Amino acid sequence: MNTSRPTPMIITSLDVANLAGVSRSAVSRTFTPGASVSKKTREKVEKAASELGYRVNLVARGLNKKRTDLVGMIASDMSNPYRSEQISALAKRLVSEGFRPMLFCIDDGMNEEQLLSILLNYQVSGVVITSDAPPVEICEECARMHVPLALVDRIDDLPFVDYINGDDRKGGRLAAEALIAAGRRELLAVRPEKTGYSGRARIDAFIERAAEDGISTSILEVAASEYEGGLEASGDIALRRNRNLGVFCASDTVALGLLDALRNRHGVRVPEELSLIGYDDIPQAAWVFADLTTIKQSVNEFAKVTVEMLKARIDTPDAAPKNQIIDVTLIQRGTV
Amino acid sequence: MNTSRPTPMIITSLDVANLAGVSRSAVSRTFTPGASVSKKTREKVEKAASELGYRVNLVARGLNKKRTDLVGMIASDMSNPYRSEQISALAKRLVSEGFRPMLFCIDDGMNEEQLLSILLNYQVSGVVITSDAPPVEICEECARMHVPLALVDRIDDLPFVDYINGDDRKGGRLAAEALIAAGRRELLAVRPEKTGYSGRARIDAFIERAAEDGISTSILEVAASEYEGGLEASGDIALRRNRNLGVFCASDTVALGLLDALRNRHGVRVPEELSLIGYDDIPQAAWVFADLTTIKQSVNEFAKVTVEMLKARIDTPDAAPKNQIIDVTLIQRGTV
DNA sequence: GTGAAAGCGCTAACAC
DNA sequence: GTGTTAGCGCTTTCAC
Repeated sequence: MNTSRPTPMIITSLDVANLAGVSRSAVSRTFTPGASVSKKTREKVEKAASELGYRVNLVARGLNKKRTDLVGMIASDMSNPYRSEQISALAKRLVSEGFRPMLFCIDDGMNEEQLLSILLNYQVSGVVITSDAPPVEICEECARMHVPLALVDRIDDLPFVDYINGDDRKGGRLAAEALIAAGRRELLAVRPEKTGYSGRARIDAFIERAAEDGISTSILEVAASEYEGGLEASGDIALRRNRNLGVFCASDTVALGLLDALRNRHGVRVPEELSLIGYDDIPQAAWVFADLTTIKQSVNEFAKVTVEMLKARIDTPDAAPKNQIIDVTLIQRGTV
Repeated sequence: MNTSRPTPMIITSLDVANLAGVSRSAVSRTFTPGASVSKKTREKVEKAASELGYRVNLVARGLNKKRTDLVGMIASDMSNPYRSEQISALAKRLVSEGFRPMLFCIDDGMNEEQLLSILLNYQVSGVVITSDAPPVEICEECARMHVPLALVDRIDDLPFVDYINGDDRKGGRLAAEALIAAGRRELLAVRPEKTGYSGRARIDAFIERAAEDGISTSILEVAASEYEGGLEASGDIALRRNRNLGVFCASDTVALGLLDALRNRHGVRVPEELSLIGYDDIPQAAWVFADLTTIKQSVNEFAKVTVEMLKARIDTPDAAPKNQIIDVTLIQRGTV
């Protein structure tokens, strides 16, 4: 095996121009999507370029255009399967639309200020935040610097910021309807303390819909989040097993924790003794042990719409903020 | 709400220099970690910079240095919780060490050539691949372009490429030992068709260790991967419920599919009728319904070592390729 | 349609 | 320690 390392010469547009017998501008034009070059020149340039193994230097281009194709993705909580699928879908979509996602996972100990500088210093084309609690300073700074910003799963009303949300209202109502249709007459929503905007909106809609049928709903607040939150709720709920209860968790991870503990710790039979419905339709909801009825949001739809909005805002930065809603559907399984 | 958008003037180092009454170099030096500036100058510059709201333009810096702090992360399969945690840990570590991860999720339909150009065109400082099947062309091209490359969970022997692996051999042996210690005398490994390098290494070691005790091991090959692969294996394995079987899955997702189907479809009692051990210690392995005994690899340790190797290679690009091994431990739960 | 020239904002010699 | 000068590789007027 040859272990010597010749320094690789950097091939610039000038090299290509010389070989092709044209100017640097001609080379630049051939590699700029909408530019006007004669077919003949283009061919000469492309031939020379591939001969030399030329690649456009995107950093130089970025410096010149004062904008790169980089898009900052600020995410939290990749341990929630729904979130990680969302990130993955978004990243794929961004790449396929010509952007490059820079990933920042918000850590509890993470310095937001620092994160912000990083983003802005890279002349990103835009920023997408899929974090339950996006630091407001970041949003404001993006607005100030004219960096297009899209917020997923969150509502505020900052100017020049776009929002993409699942139809939380419909989702919450669907959940209530499913439970009522199953004959449940006492409804309960489990809500972890740290529940974000979306979760609250879902639960509010859930309560609203139940009230329309004259059914009252109580909220069980738990300290822990996600699966552990469900575990925590299970004791209280097991006590009410004979009360014709319909339970709603605004996240599948919570629902799964609850369901798991209910069945395997407290011996509660679901759906015989009570009904349970979750939200997100994560893969685990379809697992045999769970077979959880839930509300599905399409991560691909989310990704598609998010990138569309980003592009739109890049084209017309001063457009009014948009607020897109993604449809949700009921996935009927065995727990309701 | 004010909706007018004054174009934000770009503040350059020259502006700062003028205000501070120094040269651009002085400004540059103040913002370059290891540079030599007098305390007095530094203070003047910092004052002027913060007054103006100056930020170093990393794109310009990148053009000049012929290197950005961008690091390409090529990932596949974020649907596996272990992978997504790995990505998240790596991203956090990269950021905290001064790098910016660009995320590329490999899709089945993804154009590798395109991906590669993207990476190289951005003058990345390095590339980390955590994909079971990293496209060889990408590795080769990185080597050719002198871009530091770290491969996680994979072994090859490309020059100038670093490898980071869990101790698959130890893991496989630990699994066998646990099963044998539980009194199992017939061992079986479930192996999805698409099993990557690590999975194979684990199973090989598992077989090797069993053989040392004179115990023979069979392999059950399944077509599906992950959870579905486990589901698929469950029928065959349920048939052998009374054979004192010890089963090993080289991934928790597979083990969980198997366990779930065994208990909830075939009524097999685990660990009474057979023992089962998984690999990775994903969060779901600790869920009540599963309580899966498994082999743990620390994603944080992985991330730490990976970034260290990357930095080392950036400093000394021509060093011999390294191969780091991350320790693994047995997590004893209820299925063995 | 094409080329020449002038930067984008920064860092890296090199003198002082 | 500091300023001057000369680029990094590209795009983009602006003439032609």
